[in-house]
Amino acid sequence: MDFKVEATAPGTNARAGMISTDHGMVPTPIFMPVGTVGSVKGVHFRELRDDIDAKIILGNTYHLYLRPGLDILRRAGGLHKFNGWDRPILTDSGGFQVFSLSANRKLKEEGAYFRSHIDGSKHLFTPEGVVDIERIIGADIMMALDECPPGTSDYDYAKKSLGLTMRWLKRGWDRYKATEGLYGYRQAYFPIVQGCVYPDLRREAAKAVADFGADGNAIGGLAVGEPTEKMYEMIEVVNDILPADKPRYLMGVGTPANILEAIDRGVDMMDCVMPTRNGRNGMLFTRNGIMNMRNKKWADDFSPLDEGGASYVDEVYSKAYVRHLFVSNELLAMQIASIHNLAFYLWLVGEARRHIIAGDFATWKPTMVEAVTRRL
RNA sequence: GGGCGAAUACCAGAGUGGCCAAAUGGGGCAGACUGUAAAUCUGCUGGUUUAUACCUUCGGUGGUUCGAAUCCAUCUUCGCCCA
Repeated sequence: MDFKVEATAPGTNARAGMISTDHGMVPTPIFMPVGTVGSVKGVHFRELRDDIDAKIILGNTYHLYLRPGLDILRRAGGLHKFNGWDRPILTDSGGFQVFSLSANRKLKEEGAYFRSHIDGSKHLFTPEGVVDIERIIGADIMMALDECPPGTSDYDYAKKSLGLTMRWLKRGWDRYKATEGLYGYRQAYFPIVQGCVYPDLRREAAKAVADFGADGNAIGGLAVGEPTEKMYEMIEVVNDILPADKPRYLMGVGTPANILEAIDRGVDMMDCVMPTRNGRNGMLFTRNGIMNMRNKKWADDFSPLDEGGASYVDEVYSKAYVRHLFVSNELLAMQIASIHNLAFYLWLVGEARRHIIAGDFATWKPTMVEAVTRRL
């Protein structure tokens, strides 16, 4: 995998670049739709590729390992062959499940013991084992196994947790270096900076991560309960240290405003379930603000869903109709909302890229942040 | 014409003397959701309100009782059965 910075925006740390993988190019900054179990919920790949024009999507190691399982994935020839998505894929390691399934796991030096959320069975995720699984899945970018501690963790816990994550990183990296992809194309391995909201821990982690010289580096453990301002501060602290000639991936973030602020601070890649999950729950993000489509006020608003919006659904369907679909619990409502939100997110990062290259990102961003934060 | 049964909040439907402004479900109205255990979850849903407070409610009217959605009488409407 290669990365080239093409432009930087004066007065900010924002940059536009290009990632090239064996499954294609990814212009940055980029938003990556989440496809946990190998599907971006409610969205056909045809829509994802041709309408939304997603450049890269996520898969999840933990979920795919449990189902369909490694045997099926290997026999399919990897996830690309299995699900038919021929553009790049990034797999999360299961580190986030260490956080979100905290009731069902136990952390030990050797790895994370999980209880399957599907059938309760016991499993061990080690840093090495996760690399092996990600080799089988065949992701273009594989994430290291980390511990994602809650944003409210105290300093002592954060420090202890970071130690474990860094030891795991070394082990995962060694396995990565000692193995090769199974399907004839290259796979990158991204380390993850942790350290909660503590600048010295973040700095220490960023330095250690940078020393691996990986193809790209990630910032994890943010947007997990800490104040938003702390998140921005941590991004600044970390990006000050992470190498500028490698892509920086802010994991799991976020709202449209979060994304713009992260780009402003030198982040190149982001992912989040928000456009799809919140979309399924009736929330639409637009360049004019946020709409809750279940609200009564849309009942007789026959104007286009989002006039001039980035997706064909924005013109084809009216607000009143989409509200009706949500209130009626129709599957189509969730599909429309997911397509709209993802198209908007991709449009947003595309615009950011355009303004970075044009050189006026610094003035464009604040007005856009204000606009996308409004409640309609 | 006769007999039996039923009428409860937006709907359906519990409740059969005080712990009832009244269970539960649906519907309605809002909110939440950030590397997806989420087509999920939470709150409100008679009125005035800060309220563990007061007021008005359980088909209508009139009673019994310290106290009635609950008991009695009667009227109205609906359902079923017999002619």
